[in-house]
Amino acid sequence: MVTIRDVAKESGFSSTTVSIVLNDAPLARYIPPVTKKRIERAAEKLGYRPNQFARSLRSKRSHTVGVMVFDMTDPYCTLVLRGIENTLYQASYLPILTDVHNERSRFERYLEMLLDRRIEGLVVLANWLFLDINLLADLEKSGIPTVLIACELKGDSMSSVIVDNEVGGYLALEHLHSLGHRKIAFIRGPKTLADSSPRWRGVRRCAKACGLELDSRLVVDLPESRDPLSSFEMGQKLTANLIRQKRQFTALLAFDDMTAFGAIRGLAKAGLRVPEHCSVIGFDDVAASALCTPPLTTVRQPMEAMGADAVGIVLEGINCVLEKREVTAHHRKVAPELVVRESTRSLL
Amino acid sequence: MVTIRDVAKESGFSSTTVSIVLNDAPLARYIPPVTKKRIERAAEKLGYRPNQFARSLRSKRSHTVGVMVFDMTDPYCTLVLRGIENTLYQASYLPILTDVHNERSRFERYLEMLLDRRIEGLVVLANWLFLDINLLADLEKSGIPTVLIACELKGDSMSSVIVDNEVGGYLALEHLHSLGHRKIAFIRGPKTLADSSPRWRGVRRCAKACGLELDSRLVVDLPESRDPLSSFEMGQKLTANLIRQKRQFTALLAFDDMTAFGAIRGLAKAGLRVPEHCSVIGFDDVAASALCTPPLTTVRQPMEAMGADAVGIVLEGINCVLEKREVTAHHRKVAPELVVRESTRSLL
DNA sequence: AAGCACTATTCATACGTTTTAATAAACTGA
DNA sequence: TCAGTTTATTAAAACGTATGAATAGTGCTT
Repeated sequence: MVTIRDVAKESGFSSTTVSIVLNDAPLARYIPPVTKKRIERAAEKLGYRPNQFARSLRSKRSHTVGVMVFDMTDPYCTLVLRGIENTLYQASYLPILTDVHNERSRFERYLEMLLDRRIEGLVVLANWLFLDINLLADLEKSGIPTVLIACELKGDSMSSVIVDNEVGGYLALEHLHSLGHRKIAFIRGPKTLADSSPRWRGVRRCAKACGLELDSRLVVDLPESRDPLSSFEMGQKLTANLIRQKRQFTALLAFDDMTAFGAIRGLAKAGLRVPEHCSVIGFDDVAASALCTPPLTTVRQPMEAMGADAVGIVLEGINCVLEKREVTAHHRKVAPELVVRESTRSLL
Repeated sequence: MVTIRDVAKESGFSSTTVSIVLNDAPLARYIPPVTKKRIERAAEKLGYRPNQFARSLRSKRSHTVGVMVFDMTDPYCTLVLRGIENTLYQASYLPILTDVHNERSRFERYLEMLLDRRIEGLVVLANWLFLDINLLADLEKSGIPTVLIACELKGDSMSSVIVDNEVGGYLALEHLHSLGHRKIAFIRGPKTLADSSPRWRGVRRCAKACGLELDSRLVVDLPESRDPLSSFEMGQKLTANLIRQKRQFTALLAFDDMTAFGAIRGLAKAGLRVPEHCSVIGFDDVAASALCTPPLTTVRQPMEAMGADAVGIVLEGINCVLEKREVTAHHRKVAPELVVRESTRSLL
């Protein structure tokens, strides 16, 4: 391995000068172009690459950001990760990816490993369960700029980026109502999930605005679970139950796309076609939604933008830390967007 | 930050002894339990965590593996990444995730960054294009154990893990044939993709074995593209073309699941239902395949296992390097598995 | 009693950077 | 001409760890 000293020797200057030139440090303005050229040429010739370990040891910087996902297999992750990766890339940071598998022990272990690596920032994609406040205590005092995606934690130490669930819920019902649907079934999210209640609040708000009465016998809840696939299975099962009870409904509003996929399957098993016999609307707009047939009408979370946004906040936090300014938490709530495809149809 | 010297002071021993004890170095066997206890207690009390930068600088080890993906948004990635992550976790390695976006410049830049970080191994998920031999030259001479997933590169320097495409193609056609299908349309992969030809070879081998004649007018090719979504769109378009030409077929064998989704959409647009009017089989078994309705019959690549396998090879390579043994390349070809769901049906 | 092996511990150094403080030369203006 | 500033360069220290070589004590053998 060629070190800075080799470059020094080759160029005929001291390693100090080499360092100054190659990093374009403040002192570099006193160094004449000739010298710079010579040093740069020497470095080039030897193929010098600074040792990041030494550099980090000195500067206490890792140029690394931790990314913690609660379950990679959740299709929600993909685009968010893309947004994260892309924004980090622009800023020359590298992400360390960890997948917690929804296990507390794994969360703790990974958090420790990330802190040991001196990550400069952390993005947590907490789309699933058990975000325990005291687990984050270590983080708080570590002073590492942290952003939670899809999970709000009011307070001034941790930032968050979430979709406006209430608006989303409103949008979804509004769409069904505008198509003429009046008998609508609802599969709500698990009570323990933070997204569930605002989404439902939006639905109720819309119902009130439209003068629509919600039939509580057509409202069911997903159970708590730590497996993203379970919302598919539960969506199917709950839909089957709904049908078995012979309560009529012409449309179904699902908690998320996975649930909607399950619902569609449940309907199909009962011989009901989407959208001919029943309209179905989801939430999220995961990749599969556009791929299946009929493609799913849904409320899109701008996932890539959310990932990018989160990284933006983290990077700003890092700058604050570097300049010893106060790090202030941001709580961003982004607007969802109705995406009308073919799983919903007009009754009019 | 508390350093090893603080622990030394607190415990009353030298930092050398502390290091020896805390790392359980060879010399630790000469150190009496009492001393160990005292040192461990001191470390505990102070909350000592070794500085990884310093450690890495000394040991020249990063405990980090690079993961390079050609396009995160390809649903193929998800499970492979899960397999990679999980196996690395067991071995206490951390992955740095990079997404090349199918861009050469990005590949080069990321590769440089990874090498600068002194990754100890590299896993490349090369499910897409442009694997240029000379791009990998840097890698070759870097001596970093590298495994390619989904792309074979014969030679003794780089390992690979791929699915047995020929067997997969065979399996797919065999399934359709066994259901009584004789008029079968084929959407083959892009010629430039390494998977395409062996998969087709398997199909032909099966056709020969079954005495089935392939109608070349029912065989079309996906064009080359660097966007995973394009196989969906092309699948749809090519299927529409096939239908427009009024060539009868009762089943369609798609290059991969994305293509199959496109084909299903194309059929639906023409008023044809799957599997009632036409059976469709895919390849890969991405997550969406089990989620859509009807669920897709497909040939599964054991993606999670492949990711795990790849990491296994990398870890072995790392050990070889550490022990200065020769690193030998492994070329693993894993068996695919037919997954029968509901997009195919019997004509008998 | 000398020689040796084993036990217990430490000193000093190296890993490769970056930066502070210092040195020295060259220029400035009065 | 001298004090003061600007320009050009470097020696030395520090970041925190791990380790080879060294020190010294203990017990055993001959």
